[in-house]
Amino acid sequence: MPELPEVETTLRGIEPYLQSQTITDIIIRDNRLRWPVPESFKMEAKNQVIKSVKRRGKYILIETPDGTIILHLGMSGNLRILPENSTVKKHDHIDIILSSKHCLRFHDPRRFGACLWTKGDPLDHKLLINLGPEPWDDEFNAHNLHKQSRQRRIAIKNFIMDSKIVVGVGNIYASEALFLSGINPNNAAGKISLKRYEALVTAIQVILDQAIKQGGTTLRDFTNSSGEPGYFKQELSVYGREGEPCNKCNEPVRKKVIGQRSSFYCVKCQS
DNA sequence: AATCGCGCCTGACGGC
DNA sequence: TGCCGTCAGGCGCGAT
Repeated sequence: MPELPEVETTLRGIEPYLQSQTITDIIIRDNRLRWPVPESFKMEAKNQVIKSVKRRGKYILIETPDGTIILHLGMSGNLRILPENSTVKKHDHIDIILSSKHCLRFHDPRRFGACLWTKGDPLDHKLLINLGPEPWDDEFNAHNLHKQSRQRRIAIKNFIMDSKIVVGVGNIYASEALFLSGINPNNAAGKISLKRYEALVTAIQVILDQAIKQGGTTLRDFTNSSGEPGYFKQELSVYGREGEPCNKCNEPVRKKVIGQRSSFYCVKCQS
């Protein structure tokens, strides 16, 4: 399931193939993604030259002079670089054909992903304009988290998964970062001390950095742009390890649903 | 304003 | 073997 490290891994894989290429054609086999792929997309993006490829949160932005393609991988999406006319498999919904005769292929079994076209500054798009800071931005710091969380009773796990607070922290890395910083995921965000927020900010950055270095986490279906899995799964401390011993203290890892999402933690190491 | 919970969707898996 | 229920989960959105 693509979170920030998986999106970043994808971005790094596709960027060299996209830079300065002309989009010679677009094939939409199924427009039923999270939002219907807009009718205008094919005509507007065709013949555009790709200026840059960026990431904002979990969104991938392919910028051209006349507009930007906004991609989101949802739960099960991936992007691959393939020779054009490669064999089409089930759930290969969109091909963006490049002048190099490669194609960028969007594959997404669950269709929670998105492919949109926007003119003007993509950061002003409705989906992006309210996003919080990137995890490595100066603005993402303990002082701000502490200030933003006062009087809030929301569980800390849900708080750090809120994209208005910080982008890119999904279910897996939220559990991992809270373990690393020794914070119980159920704690009310508003009761957490400045000092603990300092540890949490660092933990989020460390976990995401490590996951990017490992090419992301593949639980089931994530692959990078070459079709290979990520290797961070073997470094997960708590996620998906219910009943297995905590690797710090041997206490069995617990699983609890918080905000309709499975959360994993150690009762001894996290308080 | 903050919080909660729904719904979108397919595939894997377990039980019978 | 096959059918069916459950779970997985990003995240916008409507309801409270």
